[in-house]
Amino acid sequence: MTVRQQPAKEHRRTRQRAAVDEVLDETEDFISAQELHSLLRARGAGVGLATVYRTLQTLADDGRVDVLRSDAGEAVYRRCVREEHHHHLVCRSCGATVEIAGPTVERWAKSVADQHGYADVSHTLEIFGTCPRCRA
Amino acid sequence: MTVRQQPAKEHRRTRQRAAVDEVLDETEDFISAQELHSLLRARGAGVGLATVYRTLQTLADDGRVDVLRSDAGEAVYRRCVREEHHHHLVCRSCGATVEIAGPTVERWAKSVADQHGYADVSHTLEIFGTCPRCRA
DNA sequence: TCAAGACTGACAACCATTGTCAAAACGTCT
DNA sequence: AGACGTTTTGACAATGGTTGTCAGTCTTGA
Ligand SMILES: [Zn+2]
Ligand SMILES: [Zn+2]
Ligand SMILES: [Zn+2]
Ligand SMILES: [Zn+2]
Repeated sequence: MTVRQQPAKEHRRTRQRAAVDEVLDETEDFISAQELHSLLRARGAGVGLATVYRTLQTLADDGRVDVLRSDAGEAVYRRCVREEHHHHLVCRSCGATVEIAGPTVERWAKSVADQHGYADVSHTLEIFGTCPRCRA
Repeated sequence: MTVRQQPAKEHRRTRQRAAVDEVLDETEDFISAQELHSLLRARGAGVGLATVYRTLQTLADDGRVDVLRSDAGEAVYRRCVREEHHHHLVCRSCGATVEIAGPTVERWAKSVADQHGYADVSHTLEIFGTCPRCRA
């Protein structure tokens, strides 16, 4: 049988999605749906809030953007350079993000889960700190 | 799990706090404030929802319970056996939790942060999967 | 061009969490 | 025990992020 990594669903190209895409491409830091919505409105290319949420949701599902939760529990999104699985080193005060790959950690997580009989394993790993620039 | 060390403040002993404490002691899995509230109500020892939230918040601040966010973004709490810093292997469907220590990961996180000049480092790391019992 | 159906957006609905504040409970001192 | 200053409680309102609704609009492939 043919195995396909991503069922690559067809999505229609619309002005709204292009607009969201553009903002994501220009934004280095993690951004919330609400912030993205405001940016779009300010920029003239208005897009409905629900649409922003749906678009980000879809992008996340397709693995085209990374999602994590801010301290406030709000979902924040970011278009990363790496396509493959990775993690982040995020500045607590300015949001500056460094993409991190940790093969060792990946193996460790998998092995720990296996040891306890847990299947369908996933994990979250983020590192927070204060970046050089934010330290005067 | 983010590490936190705060000077333990004095708190009055009340029936409500004792009830919450009791449930936490009897519960192995991560539990949400809402679930805890329902449990208390079902058990007869009713406690106001706001009080449950406040109590859990306080316990978390004092480092007496661990907090993390479920897939739905809901905060879930657990009284862990280990006092020291650790992580969790959590069942996505029933919440069954295994406490994990990963010295290697800790060092790795620190070194990665150092390499990029990030100071005051902390990290979050949780592993999710489906436990043996939930796979029938 | 045309129809099928995917997409959009204004708005309502949801729901976890927090704010409010008067009444009740605590701990302490007499 | 009784009084008293402080903390805690809880019913309810309010907040705020996120999702649901659904009629109208836009894409796409034929
Ligand atoms: Zn990323
Ligand atoms: Zn910074
Ligand atoms: Zn724990
Ligand atoms: Zn399970």
